[in-house]
Amino acid sequence: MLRFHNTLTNKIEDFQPLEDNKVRMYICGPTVWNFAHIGNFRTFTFGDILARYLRFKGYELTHVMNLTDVDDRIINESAKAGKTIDEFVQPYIVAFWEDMDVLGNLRPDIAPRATEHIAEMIQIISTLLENGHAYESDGSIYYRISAFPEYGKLSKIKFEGNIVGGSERIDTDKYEKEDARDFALWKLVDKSEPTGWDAPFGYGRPGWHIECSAMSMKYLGETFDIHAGGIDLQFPHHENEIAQSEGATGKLFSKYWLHGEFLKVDSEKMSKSLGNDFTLRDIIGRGFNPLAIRYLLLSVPYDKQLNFTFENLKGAETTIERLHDFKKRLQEAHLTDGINTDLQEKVRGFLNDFEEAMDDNLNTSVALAALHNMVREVNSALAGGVACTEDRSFILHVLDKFDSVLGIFGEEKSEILDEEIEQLIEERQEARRSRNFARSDEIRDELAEKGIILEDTKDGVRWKRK
RNA sequence: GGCGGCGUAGCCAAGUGGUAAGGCAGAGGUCUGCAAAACCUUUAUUCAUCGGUUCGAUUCCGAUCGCCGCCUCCA
Repeated sequence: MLRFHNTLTNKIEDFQPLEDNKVRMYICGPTVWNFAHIGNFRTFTFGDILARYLRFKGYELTHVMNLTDVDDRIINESAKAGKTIDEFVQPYIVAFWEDMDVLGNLRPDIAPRATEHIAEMIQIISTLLENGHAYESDGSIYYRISAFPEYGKLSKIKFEGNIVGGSERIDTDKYEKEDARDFALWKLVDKSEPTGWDAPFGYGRPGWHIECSAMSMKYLGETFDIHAGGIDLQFPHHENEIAQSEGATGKLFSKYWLHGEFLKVDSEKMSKSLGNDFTLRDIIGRGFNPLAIRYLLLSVPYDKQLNFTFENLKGAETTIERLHDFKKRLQEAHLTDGINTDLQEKVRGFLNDFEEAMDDNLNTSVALAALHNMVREVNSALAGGVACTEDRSFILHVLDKFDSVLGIFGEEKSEILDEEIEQLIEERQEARRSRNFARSDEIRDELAEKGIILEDTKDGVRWKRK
């Protein structure tokens, strides 16, 4: 039984979709004002694992992830660059999907952009104005938190303590609001400014939170199953989404809320000032295998902080190599016909362990341990010559099951050998047969310099690109 | 000031009221012409510290120290 840590109730709950076998899920996507960094991708990789596992469990999933393509930063930066926001944002959207592909994150079914859903936002704001959950002040529209008694149910924030302790941070004079906590739904903008939309309540642009209410409900309905995102979005973003959506519909917004924890770098918070806010591109530029990055991101459960270090990334790279070697070895092994039921039983057990771990709030640490246990067991059987042809197809099938969730094995690489390399390997074999080891080692070194690693096995010479 | 999380071997970490998964690194061995890969063995009497509850605690409670986060843009 699949269980999630629901941050709405702060409990581990059995997962029960609202409707039969269908699951409707919304994940807060990136603000496309820059290249996304490794911390962003931890959250998006968590979202991907969640989506993949729901499908593994046989659910019919609709997965929506938005792109925030309008906010203060984007407006300012695009103005600075002398571009429209659309021109400014476009390259970052392209880069984002490239990065997602490289990391092995599957595309969501629907990836709506905020600027293409202004009409839906205006609709919700109008409803909120009509039913008293919003008010106009100085031309802008604000959400009236006092009209939504459940405000705070997601983040469990007690405002009494905050307003006393944090009062210095809330500049109450800056806005004409009824209550310092009230937030903007629609910001009045001067007609002369390029970024704005006409609305019944005036030319302006949407507040940050309304876009997610509008896009999630448009594609998933007024009530849906799962809403996920980074922990830092819990307050105020998600709290405000609930207020807007439930204030407008009077219905439960999302049944389950899942929040991904932060990624730290060298045990410190990621930040511009520390210079440790690496983009995916930075890390790949240092020569690291993207799948090793993915492995590292999965090595700690999503709801725990993860400490990113280059030392561990190197370790992850070794691990990924071992896993890829394993698959190749299994595919290429010379096996005898037949079946080893004992081995298959064990492999089935590891798949069970894997599923149990994932059922437990997506415990990827334990799930990966199951994979490693299987690899060791099968490697051992291979080395001992007790694996048979029927076992191979079964194990490869199980491996595919694992990887349909983990996505760490990547695409099959084409195995086209240069004529020259092929000839060198043959020449080396010739030298070895005549016990001319000086020459054979020379060839091995030569190939190593070209990034070709040779391994002599009982089934012949294996090679791989480094 | 309010609220929450974490502290487990050299490193990253899982985990449970009954005696510590997995990965990386290290050591020894098997295999090999030598390697590499793989396999086997090995690496925490101990889970920040100090108290308490318990037949028994790393796991529950309290205190202390340290780290991180939210309350403000942020995945």
